[in-house]
Amino acid sequence: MRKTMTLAALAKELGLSESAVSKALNDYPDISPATKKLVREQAEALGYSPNLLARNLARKTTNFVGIVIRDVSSIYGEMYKSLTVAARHRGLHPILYDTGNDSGLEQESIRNLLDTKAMGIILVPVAEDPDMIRRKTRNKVPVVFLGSKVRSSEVNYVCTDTAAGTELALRHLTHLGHREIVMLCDSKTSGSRSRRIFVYRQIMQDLGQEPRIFPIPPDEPDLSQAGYQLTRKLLSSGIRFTAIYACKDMLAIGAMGALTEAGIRIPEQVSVVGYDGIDAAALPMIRLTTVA
Amino acid sequence: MRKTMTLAALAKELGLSESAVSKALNDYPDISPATKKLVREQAEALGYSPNLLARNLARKTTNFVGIVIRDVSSIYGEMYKSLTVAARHRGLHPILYDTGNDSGLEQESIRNLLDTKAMGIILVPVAEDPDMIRRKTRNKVPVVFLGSKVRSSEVNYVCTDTAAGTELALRHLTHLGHREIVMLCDSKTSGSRSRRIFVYRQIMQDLGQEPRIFPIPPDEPDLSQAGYQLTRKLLSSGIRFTAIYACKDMLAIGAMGALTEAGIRIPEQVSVVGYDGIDAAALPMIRLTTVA
DNA sequence: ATCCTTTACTAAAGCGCTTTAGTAAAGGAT
DNA sequence: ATCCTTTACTAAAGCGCTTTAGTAAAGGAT
Repeated sequence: MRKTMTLAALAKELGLSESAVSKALNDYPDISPATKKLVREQAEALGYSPNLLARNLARKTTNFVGIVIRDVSSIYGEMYKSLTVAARHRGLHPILYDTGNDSGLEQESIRNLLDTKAMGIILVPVAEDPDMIRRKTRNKVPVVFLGSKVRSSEVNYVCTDTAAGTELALRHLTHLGHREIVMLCDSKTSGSRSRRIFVYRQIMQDLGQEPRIFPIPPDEPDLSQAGYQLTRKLLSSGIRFTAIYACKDMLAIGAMGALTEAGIRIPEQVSVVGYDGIDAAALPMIRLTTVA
Repeated sequence: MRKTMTLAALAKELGLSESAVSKALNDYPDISPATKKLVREQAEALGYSPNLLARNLARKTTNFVGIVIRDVSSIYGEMYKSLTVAARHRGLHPILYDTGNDSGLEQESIRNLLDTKAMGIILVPVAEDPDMIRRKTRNKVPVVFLGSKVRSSEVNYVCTDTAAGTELALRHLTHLGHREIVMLCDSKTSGSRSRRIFVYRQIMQDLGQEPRIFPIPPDEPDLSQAGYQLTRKLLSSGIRFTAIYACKDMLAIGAMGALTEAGIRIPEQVSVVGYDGIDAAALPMIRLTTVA
């Protein structure tokens, strides 16, 4: 392992003071252009690059922004990619944490971001408990919740308008002439879930139809598997339906699998609409209609 | 924003020296158990947690390990998840970089890892150019290449045995009785690609069959789309085949899409085997046979 | 009673930067 | 010729920790 170059070594090499070199590299106005040029060339030549631990400690700020999500292989993994692009444009440096739906890991991730002096945190929480998070961060750093509406007024969040999205999905189906629409949704109650259910019930009522809501079993972590099982049960239950609205694309993909396996053609015999707009929904084998 | 607690403030609070507090928190043997207990309780109570920038600077090591991949929504995103688990078990702290297949970003990521004093880098390179990477890192940090065999002897790498994997996939097909097998592969030449082709040719020769190799168009970034288009062309070309070996699952999924669309049943009429074992391959709608 | 250990601390230096205050030399104004 | 600015630096302190060397007090050995 080679020794790394430091500011002090570079300064010595140049016969300048450390402060002059530091200022030159940071483009301070009280350094002559000639000196700046010299310093930069020498830095480049010797492969000097500032130690960010020291720089950030001295400056008392960093450009780190934490992105804490539950699973990189989900819609949030795709959002992470867009976020990094946006962050970079603002000179910020995103640090990703995948909590794998483990709230212990989530805690640890937040703690770590605080300790590395991140300037902000974007969080897709495992459990929707903004107060716990606030207690953890102790207001030392701004936090933005992603993906779910947060009740607490003290907290910022960004989420999709699930009511509007659900309406979009269902209207699409009714315009196609569907009336017997079943809904596949999450098991755990949340604001988003109840808004979806509300809209669904409303529309079913307008159609004069019985609402049919199927929540996934709470112990099934694999969403596509859950959608698959749920749809199989649905098929054997004898309930009549011509369309499925799934609250998540992965649920819809599972449903499609079960339907196809049962010899039911999509969309000729049964229509399926998902929600999220994940990459997998667009796959040639799938081509799911979804709300992105 | 609240002021953060420092070691100095905690020491003052306790009436101890900073060094004593530091040692207590780091479990040095020359601090009495009673003092350690006191310090820890007070730290907990005041919400003290060491500034990692300062700690790492003082210790001259970190526990960071960089993981630089090309796309989180790929097999490497899934590997990242396993890697984080393994890293955490060893007290290491993984930092992910998604380069989005941009070699400029790759450079920047490596530079950044060096500047934050990462202890090691695991890299899925955009371009297979180990020497450039070595020049960049200047031997200051160990690098392990992931996913491809690296020719340079100075470099460590971890990859799958593509020859064995290809043989596995093809033997599976021949055991099922297939003889007219086509191969879908990457466009850019690489060691892995030529090893696959070598094995495929060998086996085709043993079968007394003409090898049929279809590389994807080099300008198509979406693999599943590439597989889809390739298979459509294949179908309209009139070439007879009963099985497809795709070098990547995404390619295979695209192929399945084209076959299904053409009314060809899988696996009754045509078999498809992929390679990678990505999550999407196991989806209910897909259920692709693959080499994981 | 004296000397040597051991115990449990503290003091001080250092990690590699940044930033504020200070300053010699040069340049302008009168 | 003198005084005031401006220019282009340097010195020194500080960011929040860790670690090495030093030390007073207590405990043991003889």
